[in-house]
Amino acid sequence: MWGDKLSEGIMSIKEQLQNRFDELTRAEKQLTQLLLQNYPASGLGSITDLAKRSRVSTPTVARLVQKLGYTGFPQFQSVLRAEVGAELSNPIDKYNKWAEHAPDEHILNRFADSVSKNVRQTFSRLQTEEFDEVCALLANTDHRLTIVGGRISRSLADYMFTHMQVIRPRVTHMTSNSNAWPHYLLDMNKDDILVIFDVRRYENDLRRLAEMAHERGVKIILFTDQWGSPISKIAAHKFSCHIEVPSAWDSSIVPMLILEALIAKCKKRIGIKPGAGLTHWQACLTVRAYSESSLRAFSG
Amino acid sequence: MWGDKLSEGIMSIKEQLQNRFDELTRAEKQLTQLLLQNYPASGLGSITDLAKRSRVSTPTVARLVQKLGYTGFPQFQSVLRAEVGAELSNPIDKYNKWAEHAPDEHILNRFADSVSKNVRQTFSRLQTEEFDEVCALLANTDHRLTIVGGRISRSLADYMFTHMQVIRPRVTHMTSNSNAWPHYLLDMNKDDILVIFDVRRYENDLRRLAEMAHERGVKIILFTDQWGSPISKIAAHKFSCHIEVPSAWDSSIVPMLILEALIAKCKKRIGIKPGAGLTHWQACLTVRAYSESSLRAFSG
DNA sequence: AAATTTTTGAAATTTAATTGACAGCCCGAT
DNA sequence: ATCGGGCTGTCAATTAAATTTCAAAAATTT
Repeated sequence: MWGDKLSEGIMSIKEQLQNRFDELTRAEKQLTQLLLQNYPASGLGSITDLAKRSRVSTPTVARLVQKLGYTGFPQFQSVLRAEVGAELSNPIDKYNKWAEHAPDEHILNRFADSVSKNVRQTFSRLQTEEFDEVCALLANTDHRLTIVGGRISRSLADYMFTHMQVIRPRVTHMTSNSNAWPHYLLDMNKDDILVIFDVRRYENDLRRLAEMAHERGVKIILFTDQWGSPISKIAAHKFSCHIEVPSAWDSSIVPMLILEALIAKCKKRIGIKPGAGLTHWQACLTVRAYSESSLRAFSG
Repeated sequence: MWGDKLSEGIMSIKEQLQNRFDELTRAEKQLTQLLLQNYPASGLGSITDLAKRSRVSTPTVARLVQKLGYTGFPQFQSVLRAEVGAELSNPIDKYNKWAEHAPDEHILNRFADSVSKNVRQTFSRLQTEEFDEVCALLANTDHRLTIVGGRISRSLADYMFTHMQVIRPRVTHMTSNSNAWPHYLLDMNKDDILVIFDVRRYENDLRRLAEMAHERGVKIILFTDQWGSPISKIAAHKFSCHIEVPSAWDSSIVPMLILEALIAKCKKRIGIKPGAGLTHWQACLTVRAYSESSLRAFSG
């Protein structure tokens, strides 16, 4: 638009904050976020209160508003009040959209809608007891833990592996190359846990893997879609996720959400367990330190 | 009636003023009229200012609000602010339990709440124009596309790779092992696109990679968190995702949501492009058919 | 019309908010 | 590893705001 600087005069404070967000410092961003979160009411109190709620110091608040071009907090506030007057007089219900500046039909809004719906539908049928049981299983380091996914869901398996590896020992990610699977299988028994990600289109290799593991007494935890992969029948525990989005394929958001919640709870369980010396993740961090910075040689 | 005092709690200040207008004194009526005239903005300034504008003294204002039952002007004002907040703020699923059978404090519900909040905050600041531009870039097969992630976000990079690979040619996933990066870099130029996933804690290797790529004129698309990785400065496009959840680390849900939407739109763009013979993904599917069923030999 | 009660605003007091100066801290660079 | 620059918070001084006090003015009653 013509005249970014000129139009600042007619730009709402909200827009100013959004546009200039990038050039703000950490504390200022923190503050800005709180301001935008419940705008404009959150900015109408005292500067002290605002600072306290956003966990920054009062001078930071004063400095921010000066950066925006106001002479001080009082002037900033009076502009805000003026906006309240203007805002309330034209009550558009723009708050039903996720992305305010986009039309309802924009794919971002449609996607967010679908995901929200998926989460609600999935969670309404989710048994928290089962969730807690699975959590207990995963946190029990007596069991070895193997993770495997399909073509698409491999990334989820990878994500789970990356996290579980840090919070507990004896975790394996079976690669998507099914040639190597028999090797792993031979070694599994009833003390093993196998986490499978299998959403449509269900893969035969995964089904066979599950069957064979089941015969060996391996406990199977399954992440699947609402229709249920054929593995459902033999899985010890199952999460059925709604995965439909306005797209040619399926969404991995809901499984990932459950996964993150699981990992979070597991970590909490294992974290408080009295350990001798280094916890597992501390050891991991130590190892990581050595593997950093290989680019330095190249760039220098 | 038993209602008067009790119902004052749920009555808006405006209603209170209107109902009790008759029992007020001259100066108080004068004040009240000014308040109602531009309600509630007119009540959000200082008591001095309010008094001055309605031509009464400050004690008169103080006395009026006490008459209404408030301990003083500040309390009165905070109630007024709360009204502004309620009026303007987003009513979407505020007190919406996600998992019906679980208590509010169950981690599943807390997680779903956080994620919902994250999505809303992220999307409210997301420029759809930028989203569309990025989409156009990704769908333009004249550019080569390279994807890279950090330790945790590697899975996201992998997810993106898996999908992009199907809908367009010339896609590469740079592994997390930064030793191999210089090799890729040497070959990049201004016709390249580099997608980087970098959330806290920002990794130095990634930053250096970005800087070096930038010097070569490579366009960088960055997925980062709300605070912004140092790469933000040199990125051609950036998605800032809110990633905080009740957990020791961060959520990948929002980046993945944006990612999925991007992929969906890209696919649509490329899908309708008139192609000669096989589209890219049809070719991919054909190749896959050969690689299936390696377990069959083992199980049979 | 005088006395009394009520209301009102000026001034003083108390309380809180705002700003400016300084020092520690974190981050990136050398 | 050390150094410098910018960011951030603590503290103190200043300023503004809110409340209380009190006396004058208005309204009401006798």
